[in-house]
Amino acid sequence: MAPVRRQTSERVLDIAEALVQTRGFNAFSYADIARAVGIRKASLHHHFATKADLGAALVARYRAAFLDALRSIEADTESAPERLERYTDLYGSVLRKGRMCMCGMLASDAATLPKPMRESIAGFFGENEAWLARVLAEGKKRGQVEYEGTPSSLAAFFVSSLEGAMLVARAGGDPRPFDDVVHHLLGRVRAKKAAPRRRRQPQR
Amino acid sequence: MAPVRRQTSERVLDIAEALVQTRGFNAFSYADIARAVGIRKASLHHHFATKADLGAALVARYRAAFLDALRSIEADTESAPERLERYTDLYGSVLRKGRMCMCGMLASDAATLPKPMRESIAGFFGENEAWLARVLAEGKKRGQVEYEGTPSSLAAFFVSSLEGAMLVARAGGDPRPFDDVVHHLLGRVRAKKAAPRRRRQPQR
DNA sequence: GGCAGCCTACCATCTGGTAGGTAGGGATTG
DNA sequence: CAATCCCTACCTACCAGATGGTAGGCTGCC
Repeated sequence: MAPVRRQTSERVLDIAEALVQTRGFNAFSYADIARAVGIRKASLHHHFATKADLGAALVARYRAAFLDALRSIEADTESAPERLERYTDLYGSVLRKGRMCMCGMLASDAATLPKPMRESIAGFFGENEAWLARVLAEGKKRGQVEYEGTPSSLAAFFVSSLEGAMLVARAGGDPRPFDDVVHHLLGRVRAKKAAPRRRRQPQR
Repeated sequence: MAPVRRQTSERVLDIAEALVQTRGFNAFSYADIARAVGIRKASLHHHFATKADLGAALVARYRAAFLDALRSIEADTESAPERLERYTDLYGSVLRKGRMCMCGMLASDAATLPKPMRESIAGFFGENEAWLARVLAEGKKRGQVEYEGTPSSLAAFFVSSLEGAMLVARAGGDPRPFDDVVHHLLGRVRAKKAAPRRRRQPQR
């Protein structure tokens, strides 16, 4: 039969990704995935020989998808504030699905993961910070945003705060605090001289 | 008679705490603890009947110790900026031990934990935010700190950013980015009119 | 004598992983 | 054209080791 339905290995990755994002790498098993996909455990090993292989594929795909999303943001708008807001939306939409950023989740499991995975996770954060740093530097040059300190340290600040906000918001079971953090973060770089975007957000 | 050696159950908690902070709740076993303490696995169940019980005791002790530390900070200084810096030091010293905040780590495992633990973890974050909010409100009243937005939303921002900074710093294996985040965070509330505080400013 | 604190021995269940086999489709070859 | 071959994708059956947890017994102190 022609491959009418999604490639099995893609479905495996989809399910594994959801499991990592909600439970963590050490809190799901091949049996869990097999059940969800509808094949036997042994067949999983045909697609991903070991759990480490599965993990590596998972991170690689996630990184690529994230980079795509970043490119798409840059293509859509040249406004730094808008780019930053779109960036925070990336995190927000994950949180609204009841999930944690996959690499944030894996970061907490890092000590138990094989080295290739750890390096790829660090790579994810590096890419994110590099992208943000570029957006921040460009935005400053154009007078779209204002801030003190280096673009790269502020970029790291963004990533850390967003990851932490997801973590804490999930622990409380309430996504609203996340939006507060986003608000503080974006307010931090808003150019004051520009149009009077007074936008005093309702403080709930 | 003074107990010559630490109570076994305290040693168990110490070791379990370190394991949670470095590996997560699902990545260590009773066997790991037993080996480290030097007793048999079955004896552990004498102190903590189930792993859930151990987890609950762990969080309870951690919360209490943290509250003690906060009280101690308030007793030591009345300066809001100093209090905030001392607060960030609490996190920094954990990170320098190669550990993650225990409740941050547990937050990522939350979906797999028994409800009492989850609630206690949320309680930890609530207490932290409440303390910070109080310090921030008081500090503003005294003109020691300046900021926009409500104290409680800024408090949540502090907690989120610090937790995230630990998470990301640990993933990269380098604690320096954490200090950057602390710097940004403290800079955000520094009163501009007040005397020039000579804090470290190297931007690495 | 009771009990805290420890022990040995054992349990069912789950873990990631392996061995070896079957079904079917597409290409290669006589 | 058909027979063969190979490969992908799946299967059943199994494995050793780890998991959290239990049953029941010993010892030494108040």
